[in-house]
Amino acid sequence: MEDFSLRVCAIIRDIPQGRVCTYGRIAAMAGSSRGARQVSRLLYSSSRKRGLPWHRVVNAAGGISLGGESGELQRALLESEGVGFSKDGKVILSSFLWNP
DNA sequence: GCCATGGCTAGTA
DNA sequence: GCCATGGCTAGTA
Repeated sequence: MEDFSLRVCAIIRDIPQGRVCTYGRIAAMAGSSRGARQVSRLLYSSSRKRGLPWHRVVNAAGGISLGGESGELQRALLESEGVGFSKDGKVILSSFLWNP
């Protein structure tokens, strides 16, 4: 696994309970400001085997990008940690975005 | 080639 | 809706 991916994994592990981060911000923190899509790809391929808190990553608008049951699970997990959603189904980033 | 993005814009109402 | 983006690898047909 490459340095960029290792940094992305470490950053995702650091997201505390009850907070979320975005694909783009994680990519920027890992040193690739336009690498948001790689973050999504890494989550897709490695979140299970690496035990990452994948549910704490949302898109730039605070929305859940997964479809179907996975998306519903993600929202349920976040709500169980106390993350608040607005009426349009997006995480209230002004309150719950992780700012390290 | 793949992708769980992001940002901008055309085309409607 | 469209498409530039970029690190990684066949994952979740």
